[in-house]
Amino acid sequence: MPFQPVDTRIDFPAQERALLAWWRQEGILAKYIARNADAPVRWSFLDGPITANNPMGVHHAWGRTYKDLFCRYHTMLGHRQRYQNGFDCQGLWVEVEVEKELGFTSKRDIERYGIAEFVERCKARVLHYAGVQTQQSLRLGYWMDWDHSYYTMSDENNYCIWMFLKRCWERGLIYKGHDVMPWCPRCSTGISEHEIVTEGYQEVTHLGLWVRLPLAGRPGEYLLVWTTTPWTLTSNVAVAVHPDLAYVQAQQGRESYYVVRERLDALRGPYRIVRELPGAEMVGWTYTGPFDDLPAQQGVTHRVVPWTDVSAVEGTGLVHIAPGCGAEDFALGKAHGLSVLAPIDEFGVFTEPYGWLAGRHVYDVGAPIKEDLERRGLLYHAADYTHRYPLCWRCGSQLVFRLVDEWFIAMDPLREPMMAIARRIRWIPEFGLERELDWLRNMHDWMISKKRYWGLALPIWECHRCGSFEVIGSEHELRERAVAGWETFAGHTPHRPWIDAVKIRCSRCGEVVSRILDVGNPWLDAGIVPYSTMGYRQDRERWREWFPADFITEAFPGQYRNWFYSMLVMSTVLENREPYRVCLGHATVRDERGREMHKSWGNMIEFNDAAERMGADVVRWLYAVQSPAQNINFGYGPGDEVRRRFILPLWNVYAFFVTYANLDGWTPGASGAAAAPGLLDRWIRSRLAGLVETVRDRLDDYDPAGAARPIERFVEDLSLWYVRRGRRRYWKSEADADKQAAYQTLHEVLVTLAKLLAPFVPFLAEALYQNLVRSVDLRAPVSVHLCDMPRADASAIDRDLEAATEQARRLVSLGRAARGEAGLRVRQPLASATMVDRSGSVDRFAELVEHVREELNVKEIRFAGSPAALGRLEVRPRFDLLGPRFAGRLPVIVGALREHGQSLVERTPEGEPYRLRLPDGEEVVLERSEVDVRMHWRPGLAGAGDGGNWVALETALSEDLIREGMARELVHQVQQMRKEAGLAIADRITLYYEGDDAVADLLRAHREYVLREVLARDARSGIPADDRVHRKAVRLDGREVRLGIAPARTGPDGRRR
RNA sequence: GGGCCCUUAGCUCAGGUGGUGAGAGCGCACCCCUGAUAAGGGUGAGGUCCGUGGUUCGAGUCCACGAGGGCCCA
Repeated sequence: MPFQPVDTRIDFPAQERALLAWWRQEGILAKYIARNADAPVRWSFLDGPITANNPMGVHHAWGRTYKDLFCRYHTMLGHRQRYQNGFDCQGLWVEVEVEKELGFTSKRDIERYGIAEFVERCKARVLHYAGVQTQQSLRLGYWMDWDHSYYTMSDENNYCIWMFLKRCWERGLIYKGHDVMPWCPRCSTGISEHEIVTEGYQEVTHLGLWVRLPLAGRPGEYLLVWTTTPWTLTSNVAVAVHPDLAYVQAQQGRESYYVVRERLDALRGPYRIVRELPGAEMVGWTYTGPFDDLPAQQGVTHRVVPWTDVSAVEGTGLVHIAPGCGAEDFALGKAHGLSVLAPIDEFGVFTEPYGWLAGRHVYDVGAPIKEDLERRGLLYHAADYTHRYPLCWRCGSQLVFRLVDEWFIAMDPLREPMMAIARRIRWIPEFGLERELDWLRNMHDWMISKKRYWGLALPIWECHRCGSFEVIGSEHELRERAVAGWETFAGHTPHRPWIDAVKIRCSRCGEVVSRILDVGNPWLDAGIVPYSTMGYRQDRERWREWFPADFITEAFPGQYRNWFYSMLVMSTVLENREPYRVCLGHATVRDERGREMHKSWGNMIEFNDAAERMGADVVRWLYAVQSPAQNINFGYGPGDEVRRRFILPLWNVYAFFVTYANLDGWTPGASGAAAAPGLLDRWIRSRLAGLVETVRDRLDDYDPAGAARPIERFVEDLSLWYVRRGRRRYWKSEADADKQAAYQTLHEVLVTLAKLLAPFVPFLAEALYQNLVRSVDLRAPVSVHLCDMPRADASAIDRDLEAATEQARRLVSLGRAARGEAGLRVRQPLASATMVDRSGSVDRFAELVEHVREELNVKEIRFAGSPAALGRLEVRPRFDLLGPRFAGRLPVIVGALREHGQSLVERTPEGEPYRLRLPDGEEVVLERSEVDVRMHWRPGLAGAGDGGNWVALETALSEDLIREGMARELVHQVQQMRKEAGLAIADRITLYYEGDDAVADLLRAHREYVLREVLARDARSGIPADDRVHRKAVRLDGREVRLGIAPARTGPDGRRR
């Protein structure tokens, strides 16, 4: 047998595992990497680093499917590539996981443990998961040069960022600023907004205070403010009002209070409204703060400022502002030049300038502050208040907002150049450009520092004597500048704590200075890779060869302001050029019902489970056919659908080919009869050539779905028409030119398909290729992944034939509809079918007509130019539409339609409205939508129609036709029995029967046919009592017939005839 | 508050540059075929293409406004 037999009950994941082993054993991946090493044309893919912190998830497989798909495609096009995967290594996420491993709850735990040991642990974790992800990627069939992945923690990556930061510093873009951020006093660390949003707010009860603030120069008048964070009152510097809201002054006894009118209910007890005024009128008023006697508050002027975000929904409509204690407050303070008071240290303890509060913890001052305000007559009212409040997602502590020193890159000078560069990039989906530009228009200065341990050591040395700072641009520069600590650092990676030992001399004042202790924002790590991984610092020529990248692809949620962005920033500063030419973004992975995937919801799918249960090819195909702009509903249900709808039909066609090729001993290229391609062959070759063209065109345009969907359609056509219609060509015993053409064509189609599919479903493609090509041709490339991408044979394209075939199939389905309508099953032959083919194309191909005839099981096909001969056409007015239009004249129109409808339909060209002449000579124009055309089939016909195509079947059955129908039924039943008896396809049988004369009759009339179809050597009346006889009672045309089959001796050629 | 995206059958979604009758898969109902067979196919029911205006000979498609949903940024 030339080909390995193919199991139609294949276990695809098992096959994938076997192929993985085979690829490894044969070193195919290395051959693939080396394939184009010397090719003149290069294609530069740049991998966005995957965070090497946990096993990879199914959502990572989406991007990786794209990455692999395009790399493989360009490999098959013969382009030289780098095949470099990247791992993202540094950052808080890794720290958090390591802290969990070690059971730490705060930064103090880390410092106690030792930063060096902690950092080593982080490195080790990253290396571990890089290994896990590498194995998982291989399981996905993702082919990269895995021995040469880049790591963002590498010295080169870090020093490259130093170079970038120094360039920024030289341009005056680096500065130290402040930020107010959510802070966990217990962990002593900032928590990003993102972390809060994803993990947690909870209902918390706080002490709410209404505080009255005496207005300057307005005795007895107070601003009334409300807060649920009493500790922030210590740092109050302003009160905000909405300039457009209506406020009132309300008198209570000798005092009067200002509140927004809608919140008069904040007042306790009776009041009298003195006057009403817009908030704008209050702007600029000054007042005595709640804690003006604290040292920190000395010299601060408290005033009323406008703020359009003030709401009248809760509180008093007057908002207490402490820029050192809240993010919005800080922003507002910046806008109005307010003082910024920072009351607490990193542990949440009040600092020295806060007098009696100094040394107390922020969690413990609520009650004392209330009492103090009460004593000083500033407390108006107090009541508990329950609201949703952010908690630390690691330890559950309540977060506070805290002012911190941070380092920034000024973005204003870069905004315009970056926008110009963004416009030079092709964004897919196209809205990517708008999103990126929107972000660039609104971006703030980039905060690059983080007060942590495991990350880029920011190369900033700050002098505490003269206040200046310097940025070091490389390891060599640092070595030259080092005045102490070099020996401690030498031999280590440029990370904390080792780098912290190195001191330099302040070039302004000569002081020995240390590096700031902050680490860098991880997007610096990823943003530099177009430089660090392509040899920018070592070999500018090599770098120019690969830069800019031709292609990047990542999930877009977030990346417009993260990776896509950070690369733009860094490339704008370094070279003022686009770092990538095409950016393909894809959306988010949901579960199969469209819900977000969450571990806690139990709808998360682990990558390894997906690969083992549905198979990597199915995972990849699901992603490949998906529109990248749209969230994907991923799951085992959709996976099963892909298997059933696409993979299995393809596999079955392949199995069909192998089964019969083996029976015939057919091999490609072997001498035999000259092939005589028939209509089906020409048709499928035309379709194939078109497919190759489409796939190449779509992949050249970075449109995977646009390539994959036509492949699905092609496989459907191949299975449902080419093979279905051509089956008998393979069954027949003559090894003639037609059969030769059938094998040749199907083989070529499958081999071409395997190559086209190789970038999409590398396992399936390899399985097909190995058996269809390598098993018979050892000179062929050893793997499908070392083959060239097929080229379209333009000469094979025959649009007329494709259109006619499509039309023929439409007529077939009309005929089937007609059979269904008339209750005539396809097994019953009919005398004739008459069709009106709107396109007129089908009967130009006699062979096509023959296919239609066989599909419909009729003796004769006739074409008619008009449906008129098939029955009476009735044009029925749509009363619902014509009624409103013609009202009273409708009866006249209906009458005219009844009379002239038939001729009207016959003479009106397709697509044109009906022009109906009324008895009074007037002509009315009826839209086609305004009438329904119904056929009243001539007696003896059953038919169906559709937009100008009509198919009518002759329903009368002659004795001969009935007998023939029974013969086909008999064949069908015997085939069932063959299967039940477990016979092989080519096994011969003897057929036995018992029943009335009708059976004997039909066996007389159709003996040859029946015997041939069921591979029977003989048909005998009477069923012997023998164990080897498989027996069954069936009904033929209402008559009971008993059948038996028994194996006959195998024929000399062992094949079906 | 700003930007972007989405809204087509019960569900999930296709529908480049506007062009006859609006599609697929799943689900449902009925039926058929079958040595590719633990599959497959057909037919049918089911649509105000979110709404309102506009441009046009012609709009699911373009424009404006509005409604609902989502993402991002404030």
